[in-house]
Amino acid sequence: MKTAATPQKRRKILPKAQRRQQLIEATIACIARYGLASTTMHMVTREAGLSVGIANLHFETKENLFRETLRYVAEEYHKGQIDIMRGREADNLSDRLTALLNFQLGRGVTQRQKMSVWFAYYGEVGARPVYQKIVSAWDRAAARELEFLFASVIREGGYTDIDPGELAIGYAALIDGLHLALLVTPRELTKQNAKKIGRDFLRRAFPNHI
Amino acid sequence: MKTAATPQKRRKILPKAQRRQQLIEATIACIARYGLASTTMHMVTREAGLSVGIANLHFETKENLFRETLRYVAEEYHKGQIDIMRGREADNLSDRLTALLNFQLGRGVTQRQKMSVWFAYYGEVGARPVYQKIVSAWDRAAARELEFLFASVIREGGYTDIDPGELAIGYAALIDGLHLALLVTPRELTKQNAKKIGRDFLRRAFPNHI
DNA sequence: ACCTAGAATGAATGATCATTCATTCTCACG
DNA sequence: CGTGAGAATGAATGATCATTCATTCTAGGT
Repeated sequence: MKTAATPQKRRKILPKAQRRQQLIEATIACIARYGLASTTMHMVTREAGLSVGIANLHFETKENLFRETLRYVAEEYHKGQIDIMRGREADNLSDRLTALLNFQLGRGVTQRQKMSVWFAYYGEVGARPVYQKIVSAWDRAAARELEFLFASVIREGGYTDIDPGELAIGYAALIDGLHLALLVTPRELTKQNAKKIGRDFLRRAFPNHI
Repeated sequence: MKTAATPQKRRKILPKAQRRQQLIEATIACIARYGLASTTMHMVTREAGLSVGIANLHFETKENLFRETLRYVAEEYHKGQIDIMRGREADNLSDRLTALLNFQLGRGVTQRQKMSVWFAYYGEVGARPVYQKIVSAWDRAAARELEFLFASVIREGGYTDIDPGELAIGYAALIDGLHLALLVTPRELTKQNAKKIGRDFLRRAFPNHI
């Protein structure tokens, strides 16, 4: 006899790529909710509405799944940044700076979920060389692009005494720090305020542009 | 028959407080080396040169030990900062700013080990309310002190158009971000450079002081 | 020198979890 | 329609780990 309430979930077959994506998203949700340390394969597969074995089928090991999840999150964030900095949309440098700030502290990126995941991995970077490699590769790429953008701004504005590379590291650090503050002490800092702080940083460096 | 090489480690009895400290330090070392996720009680007690049961004797549970370790690290960092900002040593405001920066990016604090631990916990903050409480309590205390210091500098320098609270959040975020960069991409950033970047931030805000 | 409170030990226990794989089920293709 | 390639399942397995506690040992008090 079947229990009436059970809604008979029919087994669905989907292409590999789609399942992988689904599992990565479930992993993000679990890490945000339970932390990197206590996220289990059962949690991830339950979150995805699938069976335990599926994870092994598509990712071999937990380690692989976690690594691919980091790759996904890192790529999403840094690619978004880089696209804006290359400036297909805004030719105007001031607008490009503003767009970058809006992206970095805007809806998509600073969702608590994403931030949690981001810093969960940062926390393990000291212990796992693989994570370090993934993150630092993207970091370097974004840093180079930012330095290039700042160099253009410096040239256009005729600013003296500013090293674009150093300013880029400083700005990137500020944004990371603001993300951290939004995560750890959300009561003390709104996204609006974080944006204003980022904008003030840029204004002090590039007063003619912001 | 005894193996000749075994050096007969004699059991030593010490006061509770001392053993607790010893275990906390071993925990720091293990978290830095292996990460928060994969640090086990066996690792910690072996690192301390003691038996497994000792951890239960002094801390009841692993959770307790980890919580106390976070308390210790957070206190060490924030108390150091606050002491400098209150300025028992330097009455001069410029010197106090410089001393603060030197402390924040100096030997003690930015040792890889300590940074690793710091961010390992940050990574779990999203999932563990207890960690969030510990960290955010200290963060708030330090933020208030920094705001007060900046307000004094603003008054003394006659700077206009600067909100000390916002600048304090920005500066704290910058320092956190620099720590992160030192941890994740040490190749791209020396401590010297990080200090210069912090100093430039202060100089742009307080040109008459730095 | 002896005694004992309680500090320290570590083998044993039970819980949790990643991973496996025999079996079931789907659907694209003939 | 049938069929088989391979996608999906989940009970079973074995490994790892936190925690327990009966026992051993130490050192300060007498």
